[in-house]
Amino acid sequence: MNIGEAAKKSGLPAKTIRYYEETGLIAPAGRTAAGYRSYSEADVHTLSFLKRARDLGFSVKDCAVLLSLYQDKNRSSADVKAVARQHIDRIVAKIEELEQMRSTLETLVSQCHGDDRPDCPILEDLAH
Amino acid sequence: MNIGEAAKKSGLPAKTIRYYEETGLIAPAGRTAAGYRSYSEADVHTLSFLKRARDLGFSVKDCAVLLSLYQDKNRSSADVKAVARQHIDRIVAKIEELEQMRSTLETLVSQCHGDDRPDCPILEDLAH
DNA sequence: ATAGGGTTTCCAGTTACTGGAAGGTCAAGG
DNA sequence: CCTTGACCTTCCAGTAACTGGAAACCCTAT
Repeated sequence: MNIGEAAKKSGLPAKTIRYYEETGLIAPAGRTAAGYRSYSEADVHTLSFLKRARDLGFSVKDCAVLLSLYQDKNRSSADVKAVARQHIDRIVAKIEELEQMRSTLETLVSQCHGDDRPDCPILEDLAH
Repeated sequence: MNIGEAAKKSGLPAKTIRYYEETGLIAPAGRTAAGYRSYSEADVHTLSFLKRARDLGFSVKDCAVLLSLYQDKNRSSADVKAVARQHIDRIVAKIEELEQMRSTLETLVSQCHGDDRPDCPILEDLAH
């Protein structure tokens, strides 16, 4: 099948599939006589795997690792788990950072009357 | 004062200050005879404002808006509040997205025995 | 033959810096 | 006066992961 169909089936934009190929995340696709990329169901499966992993927030580098573990029948599940754990840790840290921002911002916003007068606790906070 | 001292006082790296100047977020600094950038206390105040706004997660574009509101004595606090509210909304959306990922990942990780055997619910999830 | 859609490559833009190289400047010490 | 080390300058490249768009080729149906 052509890249458009592979894109539809995997959920990844065609542009992204080409990008993944160019950067070496996936092997170069086969080509038709006319030079069109050609994908098998197995290829689509791999692309869907990547789509799912990306949706879970794994970096492309993590995806490469996960993909190679997936394809390695002698893998240790501990290796997979370690990648996931680290990823969770990063997510949790990010959430905490965002919660902190949100909390501060909510306080400031609640203190700002938000009318046509210029005095504003938000700006006052930023200024000190 | 030179850029190094302005950097120390504002908390922004010198590289970042130059970058802000180059991209027009701040006005070009004055120069000494030798071509060194020269900063006043007022400049440092502006830089600190930006540092604080960035630490609260505002985009550089938002910072430009906030800065111009800050410098506009005829501003309406409603305008400031609107920028902050939108920013909070984006943060909240991001937190929800991350919480969703975290939740899914925690479930998968808890199901993975994490030893030297290859079977792994994490990979199985990604594969479907 | 032509119209439309799909495909190709390549280049540029996004966000907000950060690292590093090559070279000029300044103040202190000898 | 000279050197040394810390600053400063500009400029170029790289980061993460795409996304948009241009110019041109291909395929199918009417």
